[in-house]
Amino acid sequence: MRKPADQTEKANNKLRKGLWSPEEDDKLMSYMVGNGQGCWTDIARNAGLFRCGKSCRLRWINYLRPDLKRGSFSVQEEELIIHLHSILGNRWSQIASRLPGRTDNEIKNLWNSTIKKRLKNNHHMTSTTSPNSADPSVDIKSGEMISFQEHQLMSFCMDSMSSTTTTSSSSANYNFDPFLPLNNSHDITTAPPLPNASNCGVGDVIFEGYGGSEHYVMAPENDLTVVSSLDNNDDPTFMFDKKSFDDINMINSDHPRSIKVEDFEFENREYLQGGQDIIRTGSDQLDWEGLLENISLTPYLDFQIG
DNA sequence: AACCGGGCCAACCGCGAGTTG
DNA sequence: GCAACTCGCGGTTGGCCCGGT
Repeated sequence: MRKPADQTEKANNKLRKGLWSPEEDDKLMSYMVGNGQGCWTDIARNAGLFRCGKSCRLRWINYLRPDLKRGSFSVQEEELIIHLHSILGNRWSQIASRLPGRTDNEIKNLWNSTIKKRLKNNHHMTSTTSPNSADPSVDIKSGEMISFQEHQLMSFCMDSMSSTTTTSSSSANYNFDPFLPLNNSHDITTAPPLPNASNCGVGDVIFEGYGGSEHYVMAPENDLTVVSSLDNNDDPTFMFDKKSFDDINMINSDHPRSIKVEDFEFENREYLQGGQDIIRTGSDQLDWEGLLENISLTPYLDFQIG
């Protein structure tokens, strides 16, 4: 905690810093309830607070907001954070928007203090204890198998720790389903076969899901073309058609290197129920905000704000 | 009981983007 | 077009808490 703000500063008409007093909280809260949001500089002044608008905004968002959820994170929330972080990187506000009642600061703190270290430890253990480290589909953690997906998730998380973006690692010849709900029941025996590395050069894009997969290779012009369809799903209850993807492309229409999809279908509902296939395009990066806004594929946690 | 170190978390800082005059 | 201002975001800091020694 920071030192409480110096009371003498108020007399000196200086802006206060440091911890908020209950009186300040009351002032801000009652002002916000009565007047709603506006210019934070005005709010700070009109509420009689000797704080900068920025400080007021932060206090409101991270502490006073009535829809905040209190208490520690549930396992479900933590899993979702890991999940979303693997997709979005350090875009805490984006992640927070998917966890009702949680703030970006809260999530960021959780990640930096807890999850990151946990993943790091797991990664270290798996990299040092696995006799089959050459085979990413098989991993041993404390004497037990971990799922194929979990392995990839950890690796992916480790990647994203050093980068705020989800740009492609050229060494990755396969991708996991980032939106697929974490579920340890996934067994490596049910995971699809890894694509032949010889088919996948740098910049390759692979859409892949459990129970069915199609491979797409990113052409030098960043066009997306179907290379092969390994197998078909028995229950093609959901079609992800060209238009859907064109909608996504529209989001990126001003992006000079946006993805272009000529024609393809998804035939596996699990792709999209579980979530969105990751799309990696060499140095390209999708407009994830737009993507997430336009397709509600990411699982939301539906909390009761208590 | 005192000390120490790591974890936790509130809050600050700096920067970029957007808006306004 | 430009400067000033505001907002929002991610990174970082630093003080309290708590368990271990």
